[in-house]
Amino acid sequence: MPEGLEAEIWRRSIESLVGRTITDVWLDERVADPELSILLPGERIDAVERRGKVVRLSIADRWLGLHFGMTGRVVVDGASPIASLEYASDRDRPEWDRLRIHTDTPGAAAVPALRVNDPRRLGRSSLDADLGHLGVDIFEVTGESLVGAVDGRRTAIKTLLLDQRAIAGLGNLCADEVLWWAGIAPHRPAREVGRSELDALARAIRRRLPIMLRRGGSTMGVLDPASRSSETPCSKDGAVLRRDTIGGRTAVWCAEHQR
DNA sequence: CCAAATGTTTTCCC
DNA sequence: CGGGAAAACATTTG
Repeated sequence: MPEGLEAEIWRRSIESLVGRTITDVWLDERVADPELSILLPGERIDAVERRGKVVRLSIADRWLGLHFGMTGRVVVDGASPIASLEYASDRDRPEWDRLRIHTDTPGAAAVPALRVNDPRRLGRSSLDADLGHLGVDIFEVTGESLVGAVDGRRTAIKTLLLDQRAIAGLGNLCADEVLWWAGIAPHRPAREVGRSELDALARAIRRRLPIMLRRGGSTMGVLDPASRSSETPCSKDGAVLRRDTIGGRTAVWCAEHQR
């Protein structure tokens, strides 16, 4: 589920916790830094920000970083900012909780202010993680920055888009989506994608991501999960969408208008 | 039973 | 060093 768009939705939701004081912390030591349970209680949540797919909370001049892997999700004050679109009811079993933070919320002490729920345990909750390797954020991409990200790389353009050091926040769904809008085939070597095409790609990122964000996240594009999982005609030209493995991930694309 | 799944990270190889 | 493929992580879903 979580790409940069989901992280942004959760960041906005977690923002409602700013100013509260943490009263209690429970965590799964396998995927959350045990130091958190010593450090956080008694401290105030000062700010929340997002970098690529990472959401981080400023607490006592330290950073609590949340990375969600493939199946992590966030519940704030008992409510899911992202309604479960793909999966049914039991996507939120308590035994999948990896981090629970209680705050001094008046009248709602029983419900954790923040829960990270992650069945597959591929996400991590960490302290002061170094995010220096991250490339330009998805909401700040320009044609110029894509030229810098490509930097002569031979790897497939889609693989480059998924490389968080090049662009921070794109995941498998959004990468396919923006390539579809820009009319660029995913397997093309990055260095062979021309400047005008990179500009088109930057435009697709700038225009489409805010729309998908407003609609609810990375599953709300033209290449939604339904059209990814079956033989679906391209909504632009009717050609049957192709599914290929590129860089170890499934790429869905239209060989008719993506060249 | 088998394959695939929205994400990294590491390892091995050319 | 660049890059690619594959495996590992862990669990659910179709």
